[in-house]
Amino acid sequence: MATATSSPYLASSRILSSGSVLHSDRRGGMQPGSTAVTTVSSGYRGDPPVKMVQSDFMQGAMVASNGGHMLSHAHQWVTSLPHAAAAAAAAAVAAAEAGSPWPPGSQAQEGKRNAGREDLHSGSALHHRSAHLVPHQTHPGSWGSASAAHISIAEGQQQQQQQQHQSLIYSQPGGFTVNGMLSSHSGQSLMHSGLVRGESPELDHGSHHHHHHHHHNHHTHHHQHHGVSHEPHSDEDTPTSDDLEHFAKQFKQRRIKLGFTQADVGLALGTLYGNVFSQTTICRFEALQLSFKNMCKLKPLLNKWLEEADSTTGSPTSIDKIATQGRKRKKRTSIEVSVKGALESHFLKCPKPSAQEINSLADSLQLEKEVVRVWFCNRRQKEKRMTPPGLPRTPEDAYSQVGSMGPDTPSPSIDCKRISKCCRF
DNA sequence: ATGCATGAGCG
DNA sequence: GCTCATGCATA
Repeated sequence: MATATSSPYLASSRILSSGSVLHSDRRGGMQPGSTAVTTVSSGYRGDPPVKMVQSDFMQGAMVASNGGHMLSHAHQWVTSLPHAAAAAAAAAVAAAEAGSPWPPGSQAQEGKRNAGREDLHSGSALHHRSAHLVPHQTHPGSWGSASAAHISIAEGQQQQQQQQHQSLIYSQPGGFTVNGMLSSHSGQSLMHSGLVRGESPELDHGSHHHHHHHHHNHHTHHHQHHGVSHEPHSDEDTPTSDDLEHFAKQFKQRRIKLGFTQADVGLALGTLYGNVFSQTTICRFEALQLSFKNMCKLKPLLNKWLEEADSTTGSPTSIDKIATQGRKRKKRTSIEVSVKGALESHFLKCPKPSAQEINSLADSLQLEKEVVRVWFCNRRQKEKRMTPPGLPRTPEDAYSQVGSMGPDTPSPSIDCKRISKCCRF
């Protein structure tokens, strides 16, 4: 009510900040240990009220009860730079295939020895340039690579992949020099590539566990008939998951060797092809945490970048950063561990709670409904990435990122399909 | 490297 | 509403 829930953020240019700068950020007056962490919620979209605190669902009740006031401050999702204008406008992307999301059966884990930071040898210098390029094309459809065992699980009912046709239209702007990075036009160039940050040049690992148990299932359909209009040369076919995996690894290695950060690459891609990507995306690509389709889409771009970068070895490479557009986002809500645990539990019981369930849950946890909804959405996505369709979910299977995630093991899971109302407490 | 978030496009 | 692709903000 009231409140204009709709006025999200237009952003664009607002510098003013008048008013309110207020307190630092979250938790201003709560006692430590208290449970809440949610940050301010002003009203961005649908829930204006302040929500705060709470510990587990049910909460003890007394704990919270602040009434709601805490930090008030109005809205402020951090504004970023006002100017910037339009950077990358394109963004359209529409893919077209739609065939199969991840290959059924996938599990790229087989080859994932150590994911995360994989090994990168440190220091080795044998990278040959040009070793990439269309290895061979197999049909897309298998992240898991070729092994094919076929264990269908079936009930997964994954029919997702509906749309996502976002395209692969990476057309080239037709103007930039070829190297997005070394173009050094004149204006800006912050070179910071090189030593800015090392990803992890060290090698460590020595431990990796890979178990193989692949399951594979049916493959989906995906036909790529080209012949449409162009498809000029060869190249670009749909890679197999194995290819992708390999490519990703190599990509990372070379990228690091060349001294580029993931962010650098993302920007360079924008300069080169008009599609800018963030560090996050590059990171996910390297870690194979994207959908099969998405991986396929990005591979060619990264491949090109690699070629370029590789040929310009030794150059200063400077890329500039384009100012980020100013968009206000709701501040990231930090969900407390206990609350997270509660959400997890529910997720295991029912990955797709109905709206009503979400509501109750939100209420119990004292979180905004949106937050809960989004949490589930993200959780499902994550689950999907980690356990491709149909996998009987082997917890350990998911790649373990050395040292990074820990408390996560998705437990096996039971799925309660059927939304309707499953269990409630 | 990841968690939470936004948004497009399809029901 | 969901899924999917992406990314800002963070840990």
